[in-house]
Amino acid sequence: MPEFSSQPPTSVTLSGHGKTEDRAKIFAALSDPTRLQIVEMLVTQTEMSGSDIANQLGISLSLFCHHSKTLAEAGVLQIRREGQTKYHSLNLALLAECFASFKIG
Amino acid sequence: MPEFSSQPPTSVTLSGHGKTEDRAKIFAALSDPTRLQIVEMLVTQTEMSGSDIANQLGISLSLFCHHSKTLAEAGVLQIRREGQTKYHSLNLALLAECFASFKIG
DNA sequence: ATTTTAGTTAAACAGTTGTTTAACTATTCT
DNA sequence: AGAATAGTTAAACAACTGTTTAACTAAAAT
Repeated sequence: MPEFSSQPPTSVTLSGHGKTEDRAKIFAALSDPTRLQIVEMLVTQTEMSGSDIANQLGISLSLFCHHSKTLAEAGVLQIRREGQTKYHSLNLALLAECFASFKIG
Repeated sequence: MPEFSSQPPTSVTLSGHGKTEDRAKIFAALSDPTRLQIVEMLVTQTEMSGSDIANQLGISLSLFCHHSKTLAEAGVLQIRREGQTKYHSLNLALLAECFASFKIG
């Protein structure tokens, strides 16, 4: 099945329309063990560079970059640039909003 | 990459070890739009037969069965049998536990 | 100026996934 | 018994995914 949509997240919330597909995309971003490890690191370390994440995880920077794209496209990852270094942090508000749909109904 | 593990969930919680891979599997179960719709239906309708879910979603029973296997294997779906009918409900405790890892750290 | 460091990008490959179709079992209804 | 209902299973197929490797850009350090 063809995939059309892959715009980077301009608005960082999914409330309002709160589409099922957007939520599915967030869950898909969390569905890979390597990516979930990245996210779990950022829960405790709050902000990290790509190299630090790759080193601490024992993966190549190339592989991290690949995965970070998926996380960023889902809106899970926020990126701040400083010189040649990019600092990554979680969009906790989006995650909270995504998970909130399951509390009661 | 080969996949070895696919045991049905004997113990329904993931606390104790609470492995990243188990959580990744739960997120993978929620990562498909069709499966997420199934789950979202069960948030409000609490318990439904496979046929009812398939009908309400406009998918074949065969496709539902396929997806329900993925959800059940992740531990997300609980199944109760009554005659020829199978009633499906969510394992909300597991979902809550899975999402809890993101609150603070 | 040249060498690290930090990050991106693309090709290639095996493995997996979602969907359709069709054949099948077991239970319920008439 | 025969037909309908509820569910499972397997094959087939295209599309997608995760990983490795290698070539690349841009900023920082020497």
